[in-house]
Amino acid sequence: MSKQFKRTLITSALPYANGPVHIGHLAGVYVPADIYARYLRLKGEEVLFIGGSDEHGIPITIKARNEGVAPQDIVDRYHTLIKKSFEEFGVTFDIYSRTTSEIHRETASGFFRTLYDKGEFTEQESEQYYDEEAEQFLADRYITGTCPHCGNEKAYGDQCEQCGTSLSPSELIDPKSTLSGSKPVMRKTKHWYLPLDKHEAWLRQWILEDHKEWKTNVYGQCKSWLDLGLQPRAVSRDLDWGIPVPVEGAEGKVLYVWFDAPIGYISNTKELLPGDWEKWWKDEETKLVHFIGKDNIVFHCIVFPAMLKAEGSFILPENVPANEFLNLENDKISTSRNWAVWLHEYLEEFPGKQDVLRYVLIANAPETKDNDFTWKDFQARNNNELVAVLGNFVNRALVLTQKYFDNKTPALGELTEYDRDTISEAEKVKTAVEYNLENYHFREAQKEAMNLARIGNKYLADSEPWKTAKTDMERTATILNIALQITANLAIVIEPFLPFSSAKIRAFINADRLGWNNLGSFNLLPAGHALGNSELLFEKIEDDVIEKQVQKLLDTKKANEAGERKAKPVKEAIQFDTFEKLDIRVGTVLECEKVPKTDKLLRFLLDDGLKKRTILSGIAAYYPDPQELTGKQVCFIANLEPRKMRGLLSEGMILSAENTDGNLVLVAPVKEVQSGSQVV
RNA sequence: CGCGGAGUGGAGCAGUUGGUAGCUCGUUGGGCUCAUAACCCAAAGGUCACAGGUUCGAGUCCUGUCUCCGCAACCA
Repeated sequence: MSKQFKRTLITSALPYANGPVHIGHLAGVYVPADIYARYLRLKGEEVLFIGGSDEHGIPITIKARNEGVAPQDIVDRYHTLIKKSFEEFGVTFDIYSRTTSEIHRETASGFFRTLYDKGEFTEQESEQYYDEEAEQFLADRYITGTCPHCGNEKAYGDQCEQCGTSLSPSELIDPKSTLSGSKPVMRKTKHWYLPLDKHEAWLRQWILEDHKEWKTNVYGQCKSWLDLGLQPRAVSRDLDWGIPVPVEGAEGKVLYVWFDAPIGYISNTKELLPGDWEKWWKDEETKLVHFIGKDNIVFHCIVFPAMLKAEGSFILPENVPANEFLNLENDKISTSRNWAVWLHEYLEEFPGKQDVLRYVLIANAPETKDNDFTWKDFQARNNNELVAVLGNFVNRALVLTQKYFDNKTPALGELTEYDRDTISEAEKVKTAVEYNLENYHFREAQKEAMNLARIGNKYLADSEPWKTAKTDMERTATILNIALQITANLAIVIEPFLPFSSAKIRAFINADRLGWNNLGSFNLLPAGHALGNSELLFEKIEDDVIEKQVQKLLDTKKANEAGERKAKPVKEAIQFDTFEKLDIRVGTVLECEKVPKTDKLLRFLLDDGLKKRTILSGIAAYYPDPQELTGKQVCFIANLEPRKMRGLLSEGMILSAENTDGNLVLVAPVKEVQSGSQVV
């Protein structure tokens, strides 16, 4: 921790190029990383800040197929959009490239080959579905078939979207390839695995002993993984979108996206500095810091370090300051439900207000737990903090100078004790901000920076230059000189957080950009220095603007619900004898209780007319008091093959009606009948 | 007893190696008027989830319990 480094390499998680970026991305990863990078640069340190789009993987191929375009079209579209959003928000990547670049292809391929040649992989054969017409292996998502659980004929190989069950392709009844429509066959395929278990010993030492200073969420997650025991992980996939596995006999196989993506950090560095990249990745005096979200902890703390170590010549990350997630108005941010504030939309609706969003997201950053973004909070922080504290102070200092000193910096006279106290308070800000930034406490650091504006407001209120102006211009000059020096200091201290506003202040006071080391100095503006034109730094955000945003979200919610409330389309017609195969009966509930340690399962004991029968049903959420069901009659499928769940055998399926709002209601006969009566 | 995170004044959060609680916003009262009705001062408001334990002393360490969030499991 106390280790001294010569330079810092900052990486931020590569956003996946199948959609635009939203406030969650910004709050969790990119603004913190940008603040850190800007801060170090201002200090004059050697810094490199790497970003880029992650453009391989199955979801992109699926999206492309759905839209009838090539995967490259999808990634081109989102790469451009994402890159532009970052630029507009002032995220100062030294390079923002992409994993479909030629140099990345070479780098990732070479990396794999090095590990392969060193014998760092193991090989394993397994059976997988293969489409003989399309001549390729099928990813889980490329296979559809009938769900063995709910009978949905359009279940995917990894999940049935109707009943939500996770599946494996071999479970599907009557599987079909979505590529050709043909019936896939099982075929042997070979894959390479990174044996993480072999790396466990040094990983334990490195993380659990040598990096106790990592954030608790990061450390805890790693510890949990290590304690469970690491398993080998496949590094290749049968797919045609990605980087080919550079090994003889590996036709049609590509690097698995998690293996490919982090190498993007390296290739992007290479792309930027073809002759000089190695010192950033292979010199012990480089401090490597990965900024990520909590979903990426295991890859950046365990998998990627294992890859780097296996390769042999790379350094390992010094810290991985992962953040938790940001919610939006009490709900999880969701791309598919359109529950998000998209950066490109924000920029259209709040032009020129990048800093406001940056400020709010950091003030409320999910550093220790999931946090919530609300528009009301956004408005309050803008109006009560940015406008009232920061903008207002700067405006006061400038307006007073215009009024009394012709917009020129007045000369500093004799200092009172109170002046000195104020100056020393202001000097402390530097240390506080530095301490917090160096420990990745961005929220606290920003608050400390804002504190300088508070000091300024207090100073003006206490020294009352508008009163002294009536009697003592020399004193007034001193006061305003100090106020202007504080303003100049503000331009420096807020630059990492609010770069656009920092630039505005510099224009107001007609000053050049100053390095971090000038922070705390009180002769930044010499006497007689002419100031520039000023305007308001921030403006109030009125209620109607906020209401509009809230309404937009409510509309989204309504639209989502409306979509879900439509009755589902009727399934494909079946023959009468298919129906006849079902044996639906009425049973009487003898006992009903929640299965311990499950969220959804109720255990029913039914009198089915012949015997007692146990059936499990996932409806616990809709019947909080299951005992009430005792004595009620329900319908169930009597001849469904029994299935084990959570160690209990379920003999059949109890019928429920799914309301269009998603609620499940048990189906029962209108009048009581004999237990075991058949439904015909 | 699956794993991890979190439970601190109305809201959002700090509390580093243990020494009886801080910050921002909000509320109330007062002051000021240079300023975007902004600013400054003051006050009210917390049994630091709960119960034990270690200690001269615990929000801070240990044990147990409860609640919330995420993951995993699970929805025939």
